[in-house]
Formats: sequence, structure tokens, C-alpha cells
Amino acid sequence: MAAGDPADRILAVVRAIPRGEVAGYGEVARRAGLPGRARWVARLLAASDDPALPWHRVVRSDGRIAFPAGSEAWREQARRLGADGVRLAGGRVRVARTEHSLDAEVWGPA
DNA sequence: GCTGTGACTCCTT
DNA sequence: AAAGGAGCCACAG
Repeated sequence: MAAGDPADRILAVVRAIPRGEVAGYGEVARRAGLPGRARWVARLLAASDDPALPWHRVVRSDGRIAFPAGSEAWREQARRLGADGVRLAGGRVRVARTEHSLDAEVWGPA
């Protein structure tokens, strides 16, 4: 069965992103149990022909769209995000920082 | 089978 | 805060 295919797991994680929210490439890869394969996630999204795949909800770790700013693909993703209710500030997705730092994970909040 | 490339990420200046 | 460089993995030539 193809249930163990890492590619399928990655696509499943992308489909699981709720409307109005975004996730980073690395975050998606980690959720799929494949840490460090952020680039693979990007390649999968490009290779996937599933129109129902919410690829536009996947952004870089900075909260920025991965396409060159101003490009057609960039505007397409920005448009879809806006349709999802995601606010864009200066080409940057309104994300609460880059998730959290490792120090905060280990040491906890001051 | 080695080299180059990219919808990435992290650390150091 | 912004810029540069190294590390990373899958795929095409």
C-alpha cells in the first residue's frame, strides 16, 4: 500500500492546513515525519497536479511567499491567501514570528 | 555516476 | 535588520 509513501504523507499534511492559516515548508516536512526535507515539499507541490491541494498555504519559514516577489506565481498565491482570509503585510504573511525559538522550547518563557 | 539546480533553512557577519 | 555562506535532499542532464 502507498500509505507509507512519504510523499503522500507530505501532501496529506498540506491538505490538513486549515483555511486561513499557513505552514512553513520545514514545518510541513517535520509534521510528515521528514525533518530537513523542506525542499522536497516544494518540489512535491510543484509536481502535484491536484487542483484541490492548498499549496498556497505553504510559505517559507520567514512567512514570505517562496516565489520571486511580483512574479505571476507570487501574485497567484497572494490572491489565494487573501481569499482564505490571510492578511499580507509587505509581501509577508501575518504570522506570529517564525513559530518559536528552541530556547523557549527547552528553557520555557522567562 | 558526477555536476548543477532549486516553491528551503540555519548560522554567522 | 539585512546580507552572505554553508548544509541539506531529490531530480535532470
